[in-house]
Amino acid sequence: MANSPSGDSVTDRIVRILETFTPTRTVQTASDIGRRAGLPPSTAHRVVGDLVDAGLLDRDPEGRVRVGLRLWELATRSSHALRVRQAALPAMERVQARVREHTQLAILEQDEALFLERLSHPQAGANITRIAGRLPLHAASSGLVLLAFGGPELQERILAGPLRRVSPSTPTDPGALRRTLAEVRRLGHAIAPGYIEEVSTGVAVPVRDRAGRAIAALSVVLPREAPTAPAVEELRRAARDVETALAAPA
Amino acid sequence: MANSPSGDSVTDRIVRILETFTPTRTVQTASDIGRRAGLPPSTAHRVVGDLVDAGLLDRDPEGRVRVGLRLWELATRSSHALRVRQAALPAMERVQARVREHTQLAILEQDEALFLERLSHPQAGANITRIAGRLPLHAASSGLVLLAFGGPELQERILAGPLRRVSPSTPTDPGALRRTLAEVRRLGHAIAPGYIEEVSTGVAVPVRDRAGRAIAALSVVLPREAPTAPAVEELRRAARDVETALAAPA
DNA sequence: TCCCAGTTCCCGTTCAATGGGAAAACTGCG
DNA sequence: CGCAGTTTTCCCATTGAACGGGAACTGGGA
Repeated sequence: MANSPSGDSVTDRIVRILETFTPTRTVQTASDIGRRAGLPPSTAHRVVGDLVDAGLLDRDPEGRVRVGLRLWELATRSSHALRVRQAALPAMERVQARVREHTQLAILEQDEALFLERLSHPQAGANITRIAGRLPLHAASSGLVLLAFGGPELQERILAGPLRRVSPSTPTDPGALRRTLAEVRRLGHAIAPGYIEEVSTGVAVPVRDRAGRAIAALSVVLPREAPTAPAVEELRRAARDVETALAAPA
Repeated sequence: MANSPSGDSVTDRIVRILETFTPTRTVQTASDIGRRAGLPPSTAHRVVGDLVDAGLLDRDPEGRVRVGLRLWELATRSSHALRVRQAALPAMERVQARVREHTQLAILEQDEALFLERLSHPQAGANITRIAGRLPLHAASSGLVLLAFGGPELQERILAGPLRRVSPSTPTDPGALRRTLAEVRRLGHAIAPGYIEEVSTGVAVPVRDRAGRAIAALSVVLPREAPTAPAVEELRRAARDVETALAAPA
């Protein structure tokens, strides 16, 4: 727009500003935001002010800025994420109650696993997965099933790399990953020992559409050496329930 | 901006476009959006295209436009709504398991009750509350506790009206509402028979901060003539748990 | 008190955004 | 299949919302 050497659009700037908020940086000043979004101070203050006026950001009298509830509301009330999550929640609760571990729901978004829900279990171990957080497909059990039961173009794209290392157990060799995906397809589930945390094993099953493609992944996080078969069975049953719920008319 | 008789800002237009998506209108064409947002067809198509490019909207090859998952992700990952909901979910699950009814979590937003979570119960009755949906404060049990345990300026603002009627049972007389609020404060909970559905009673308790102000409301939806005391007790316990969880360092 | 960083506000400048309109594409109906 | 109406894409002259430097103000820390 006018008088800017950068040629950015307003829309792109808004997105850049929103991207400066993260799960661990939920409060910022306008100056912080401007620095992180690469905006001149005057512009940062002005645009943040506009977003506050529009309800997308929220600012308190001390100048602390947060993502606005109005944005959450608009983003959530009609979103596919809410629909999938609501379809899955009862089944996930049953899995969590029986397996007594963290239970997660992820979908494919921009070639990554995006987590829509995570039911914590108080006695279960730590896990870095967050709601509205992402992981590379190759680096987590959820991602493996989304990938293995995704389209061939997706698989080729991911296998073309780079396969970033998230932990010492992350598969980074395309050949090895290709074999892992074949095994996931054969078994109908993924086991990922130590992929995220050394002390844990991720177990995931796909939630599939009529064509057999994965539309979501259900997973639990077990202790590293725990038996996986009971969890797989619970997850399978849950995935069937979610598939049924998602196939029902709205 | 340039050449527009309307004088709208880009930000306001983006918000207007997002507002055209509702829980019952999750899919639209660009032309639909433009009509509803009051934009000329060319502009509608262009702005929707920009938002799709930015990930805020999502468009399929058939031109069906939805709210984008990227928007959901950015709005959710650092939002206060997620934080409150995550603090409350375990307690809500316990309420739901024991009371065996729909269980809800709401907060105050722009002088209305905004619902952050709603755990459905399969055998429970219908209820119109939606996640990321709103209700007037005076017209629901959740709203009553948010109002009764809110600030005096809030109460005066709401009591100044208009008190819109949502159902035949909605209190629309300021005097009566004032007395109801005093009763809610005295009791420490709200009972709202028939406020939303003739066949149901809403029961809500406040989740309070150190100063005693309501920061959220926990509620259940009971059959109209069901006893309320057991639910109140469960909700109270749950509210204490949520207060503890919210007071803990992140 | 001084210094520094953040914030607010002003204002000349300007280009991203605008929307009318034409053409192409699509859809639904007879 | 043809037709009418609608949607979508694309072009382009126009322009005012958006820009950001800079001055003044504010608040916090040493």
